[in-house]
Amino acid sequence: MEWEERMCIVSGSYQSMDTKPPRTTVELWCRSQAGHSAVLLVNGLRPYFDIALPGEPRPNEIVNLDDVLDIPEVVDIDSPEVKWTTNGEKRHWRVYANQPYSVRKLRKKLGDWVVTSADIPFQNRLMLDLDLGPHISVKGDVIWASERAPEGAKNSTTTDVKLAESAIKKIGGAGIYPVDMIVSCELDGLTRSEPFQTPFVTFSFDLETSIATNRILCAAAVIDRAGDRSEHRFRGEEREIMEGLTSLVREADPDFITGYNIDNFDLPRMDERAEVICPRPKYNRAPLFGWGRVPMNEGDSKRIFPTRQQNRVWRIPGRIPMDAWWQARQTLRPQRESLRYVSQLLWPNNQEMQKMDVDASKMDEEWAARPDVVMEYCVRDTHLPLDILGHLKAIARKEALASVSLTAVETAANGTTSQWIDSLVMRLADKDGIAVPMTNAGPRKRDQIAGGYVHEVEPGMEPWVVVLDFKSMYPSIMITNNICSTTLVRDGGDQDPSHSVSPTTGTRYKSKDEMNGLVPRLLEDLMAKRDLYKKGMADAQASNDPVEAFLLDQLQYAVKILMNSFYGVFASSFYRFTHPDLGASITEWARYNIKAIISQVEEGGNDVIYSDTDSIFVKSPVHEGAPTNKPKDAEGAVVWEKTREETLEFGETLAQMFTKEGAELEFETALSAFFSHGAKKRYVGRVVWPREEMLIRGYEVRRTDSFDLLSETMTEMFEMLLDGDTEGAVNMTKMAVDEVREENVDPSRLVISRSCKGKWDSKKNEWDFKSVYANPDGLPYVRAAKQRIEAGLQFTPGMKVGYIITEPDVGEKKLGVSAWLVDEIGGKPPEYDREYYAKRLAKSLGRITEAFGVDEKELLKGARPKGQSSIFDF
DNA sequence: GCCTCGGAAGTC
DNA sequence: CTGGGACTTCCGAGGC
Repeated sequence: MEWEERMCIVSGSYQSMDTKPPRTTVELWCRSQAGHSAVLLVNGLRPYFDIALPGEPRPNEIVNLDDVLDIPEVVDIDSPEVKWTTNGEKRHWRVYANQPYSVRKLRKKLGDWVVTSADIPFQNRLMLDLDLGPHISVKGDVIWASERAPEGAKNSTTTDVKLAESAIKKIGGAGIYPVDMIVSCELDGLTRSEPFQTPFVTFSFDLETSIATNRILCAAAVIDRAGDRSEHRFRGEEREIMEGLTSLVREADPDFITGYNIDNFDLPRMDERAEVICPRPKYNRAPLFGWGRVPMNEGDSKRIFPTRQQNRVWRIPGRIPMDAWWQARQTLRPQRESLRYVSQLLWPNNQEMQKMDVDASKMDEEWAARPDVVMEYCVRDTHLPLDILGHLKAIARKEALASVSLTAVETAANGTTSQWIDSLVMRLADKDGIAVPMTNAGPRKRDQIAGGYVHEVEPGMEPWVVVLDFKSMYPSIMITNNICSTTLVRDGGDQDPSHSVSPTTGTRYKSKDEMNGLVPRLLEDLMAKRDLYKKGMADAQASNDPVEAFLLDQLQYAVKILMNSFYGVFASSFYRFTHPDLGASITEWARYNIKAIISQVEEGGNDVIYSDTDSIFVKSPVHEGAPTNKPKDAEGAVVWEKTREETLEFGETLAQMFTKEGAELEFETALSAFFSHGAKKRYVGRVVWPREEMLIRGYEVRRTDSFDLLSETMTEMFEMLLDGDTEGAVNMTKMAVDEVREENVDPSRLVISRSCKGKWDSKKNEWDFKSVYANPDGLPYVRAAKQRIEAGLQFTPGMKVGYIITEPDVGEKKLGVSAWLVDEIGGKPPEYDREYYAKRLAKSLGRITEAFGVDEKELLKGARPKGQSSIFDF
């Protein structure tokens, strides 16, 4: 049954058939634009890599390849093609291997040869060679169609399972995959298509487990099928619960698997319990935890189970695990990370979502006393991860990133920056005849690269300031100076005057005419693409097409993310197309450019008050006596508006003056007032253009290890300072000191939170902090983590742990620490150490007030003389 | 009580 | 298997 449809590649793998000749079938798990799931079994691609003679080019040497051909895993060798290498242009022979898994072995057997293009996963090879992105048009034959398959695909497709199975195995598939349809394709049946938004299916689940025995007490799952949700509850014998979850996964066939903290809790627990219930043989655990998108009866049991390499992300063949905790942490940077806290942060007005009616630290008792309540609590906690992913647009963003980097969605979601960049760089390298070296496996240590330039900042207030910054600074530098491993003039290279020479170390790069670098070309492309997407978004908004506008916004954002990843990969020591000089050159030029602009601005008679890497803050030359806050009277308002206009004009002028080809300086914001206490990376400003808001950088307000009272007081202080009310700011702060001293502060506003590492010691069956920290008990957050664990709550390495500082025990020098568990199990909050918090407030805020002569000690005195009670106390 | 140092976390 | 550097703050320990 011939079939044609647009699909999105979720992930890929391959199957080997050791026939004669050997065959390899690529499996692509897809979701179609119409919402069906499919496995494409693609035939026709053979595994290969390239080999060349070591050292300098020897174009005339006669090469005997018999030894290579004699290796049993080698199937064939092509006639040579000339490819560019760092040693010059050399002949490369394409060697075909019997199977992809032989390539590693062959690399070793080919000791003296230089082996290239030899560490590329076979499914990626397919995407590279056919120039596919995640969104493809598919033409093929439907071999198997399940109930949910589109009607058209079911016609004249066999319903005989045995018949279908043998047909699938014949073309290299593993059997009946748990998908809507199985499609057989040839290479010419796949072409790249325009990006679209795929109606993915997501499975969210949550386990409630016994603290005493680790046994699973109950579980819940919610399936989200393009917005339609269905709930599923599981209770009873542990085995039944796990079987229920597993058959639901296989029946609903989701692309994404989510939940809150599934990476570190639910998935490992499923794994562990499956082993307890069914120690051996491992394959018998498939009905319990066989979540892989592969046939249940698949002979090799490896693929059917979710797996995790040491401390890495989980892999579930054909599906994408996506932990809502991790997504929330990365995009929101919440001060605390419990599900309760995060949902409160996102939906402060929705009481239903935050209702906490179960004490998770006493799960066994709760389960015994009121299982129905626990069950509903569990169900709610499977909805929330879906709500969180939806709110963060996490899935749409991964899909957009996949579309821009031309990878499967799984690579965008769970891969590394180097994999995204590989996908683009290798396509271009293959097209241009550039050999693709292996990823560097060598030592990681290397001399550090000097970073960006940070300008000294004077303490105090500065009225009317414009902020300008370079648009995509590092990518622009790479483009303008043609920085690339293919253009780098290596030792002993000639000194052509056309070369681009880095300002301090004198690293040379070939001119664009001589060789247009791979990476600069890619970046140029991406920049143009981003502008196009941005324009398309504006057009879509204008023509009232929010769906298209959303897609284009995701795409332009993905391009930004991708472009910014380039520098990091090229400054690293492991990437295949890198050299230590590349990263150093980029920052060198950056420092040179920004310093040059600073001195030119200053020569022009204007003051540069601050600068960090790609931005400069310049004092606006407004007229004498210009107001720094918006006057209330009409006359004052006119003056204010005039000052603002002057400043905007100044910003525009500067931007134009210093923008040149390949280095666009953008006028970013105008401030009516700027304040810093004199430390780099710490400042606050009142933005008057393009929006009106307060801009705070670096200060405690922005830090997740601050506490609410400090953040709030500091924000209020900044508001007053920027209004010019220094006296009011000091008084307000002193009052805050009084309040904390008199114990009038809600302890939830004093929670300090820091992330804590740790290792699970499976021998001792306990958490180990000693191997991670030299003196774990000296660190408050480790002590808090221990209390948390003691209380029966979850702990996962790297999680943020909240705590309150309490008065130290008698004779104890160390700070008293009490873990903050109120979010999770309720109960009475601990009593805080009043002097500690008063001191910390005074210290942090005193650093700021010191800029106008009021120090920490002064703040610590408070507003009222000691002994006098609060105004609320009669 | 003051100072310095190292370890650690966080931000830009 | 794997982005980087500069800079700031906080805490605890140890010396005087």
